[in-house]
Formats: sequence, structure tokens, C-alpha cells
Amino acid sequence: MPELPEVETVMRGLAVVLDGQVIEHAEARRPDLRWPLPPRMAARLTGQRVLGFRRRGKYMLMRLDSGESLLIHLGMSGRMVARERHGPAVIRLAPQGGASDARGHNAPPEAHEHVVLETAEWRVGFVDPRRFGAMDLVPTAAEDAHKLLAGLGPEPLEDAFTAGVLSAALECRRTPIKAALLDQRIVAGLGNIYVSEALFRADISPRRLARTVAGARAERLVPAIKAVLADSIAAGGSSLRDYVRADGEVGFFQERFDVYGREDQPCAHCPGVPPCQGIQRIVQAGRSTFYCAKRQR
DNA sequence: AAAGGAACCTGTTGGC
DNA sequence: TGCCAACAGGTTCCTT
Repeated sequence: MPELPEVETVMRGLAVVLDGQVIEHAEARRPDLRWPLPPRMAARLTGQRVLGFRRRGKYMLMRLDSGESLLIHLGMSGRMVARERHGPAVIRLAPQGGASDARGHNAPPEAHEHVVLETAEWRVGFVDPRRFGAMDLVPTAAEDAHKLLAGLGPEPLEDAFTAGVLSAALECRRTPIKAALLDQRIVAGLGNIYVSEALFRADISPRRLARTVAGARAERLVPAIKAVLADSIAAGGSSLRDYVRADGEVGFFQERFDVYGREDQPCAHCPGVPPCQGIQRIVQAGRSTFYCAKRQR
């Protein structure tokens, strides 16, 4: 569910609540997420001060003063819910929000809340119905050597991610560009939504062979990827600013997609111009892709 | 080695 | 209204 922009926004929300605070109490209520939680995780978190956060692809890393970092992946359905322990505020760091009738310290416990972290002021729960999410502890000095991070491709928002870098990575791939961009080894952080969105912005067909995305096409695609991610983070970030509302719900990119989930709707690039067929939905590698067949080549 | 599909789980949605 | 199938934003693992 959460792709790079959602993970970035969730992480910034966690930082607001946890940065600099001491985890007074930690609890692993259900130890079997995607993989078993690391040994004694709750004990290794308890008493630690949170020194800072960082994101790598769709992974969040929370630095502790013990010299370890908590690695968090939200999987498909993972979200974080922060409640003020002695007040009404609730921050739901959830990509699609959902019902928001929670009432703070008197609210019923969230279902599927597998891990809980408590500071003096906040109770932060990791909620993940499908349990595709994961947590692990890793030495801070060797974060990037972690098995789940070691193979990741470049960060798309960093300057080092250029058209040259991308086309070099795509060169030997005999697969549609859609599938290649979902591969976290090519570029880290894109998922099913933003791949469709970026290809639309770059006028590139999702069916095009990856290795033919070079030259001018790669020069269009890289800025398109950066722009759609940045726009989405800006949308989430702006809603994060007023999180203090008692029923605080962090908004995300939501209804602002150009193509994702818009089958049969007009294409924003060629509205009403025949023979544009509007947005089509196709299935690639078992997953939905949305695009405009006229515009994207 | 790379590509495609199944598998992991649970919740929601849409059709009949 | 009820039931069931299809589908969901991710990733790994197992075959070809």
C-alpha cells in the first residue's frame, strides 16, 4: 500500500511524535509479521532515546542511542497510529485514512495492533491487518548492509538518480518498463501507483520494453518520477502540518492521480480529443496498470 | 540469470 | 440483505 511518498510522510509524522523522546515501554503483541520479530525486540527498545529517522526506499529507520536502529516496513496494509496518552489527540498515519472516530485515550484498542511504543506523552501503535509488514533491529553503523536494504537501487529523489543511471540499469532488462520500475533493485521506492503515474507524465507506454527506455525517453522519465514523488510528498506533508487536531488524520495524495484507478475516465493530456480512448486498465505481471494508449508510446 | 506466477494474509467492494 | 469472488498500494520464493 504505502509507496515512497507515503512512507516519507509516515516517517515525518513519527518524527514529530518520537524524535528526542525516550521509549518508556515497548510491547510486541504479535511476534509473527512477515518474518518473526527480532529476539527480545521489546526489551531492546525499552529505555532507548530516539535520535532520529531516515528513509531508504520504502523502509524507515529509527535510530536509537543504544547504537541500534529499528527498521520498519509497512508492507501492504501497515500504518502507524499515535494517541496522546493523557489527551484527546490521535494521529493516524495511514495512506488511506479510513474511519476516524477515535477518541484518544478512551478509544477502544485498534485491531491488528502488533507493536506498541510508548513515550511519556504518546502511545504509537503499528497496525497491519495483512501482516506483510516487517520490523528488525540493525546496528546503526551498518544500516545499509542489512539484507533488506543491501540490494536496493538508487533513491529516486537524490541527484545521483539520473537518466544515465536509469537507462544503464534498464539496458539488459527484457521486460516491460512497468515491471522494471517496480523492481526495487532498479530504483527504490516506486510501487504500483507511482509507476503508472510517472509513465503517464513521461508519455511512455507501460508495455514498452525496458531496454528501449533510453536517451530522450529516459530524460523525460527521470524528472517525471522525481516530480510525481515530490508532488505527493508535498500533499502529505501539507496535511501533516495541522496534525494536532483532536481527530487528526494525515491526508495523502488521494484523488489526485492522473491515471491510477481511473479506468474509462478521460485522459488529462488529451481531453475529449478523438481518438483518445481515455484511461485503460491492463494487467501486467498480475497487477493493474493504468495508461492512455494514445498519448503514451 | 532473468521473467512470470504463486504465495504470504486479511479486509473491502461489487455483482448476482 | 447475504454470499462469494475478485481485488488491494509489497515482497519473496519457486519454477521455467
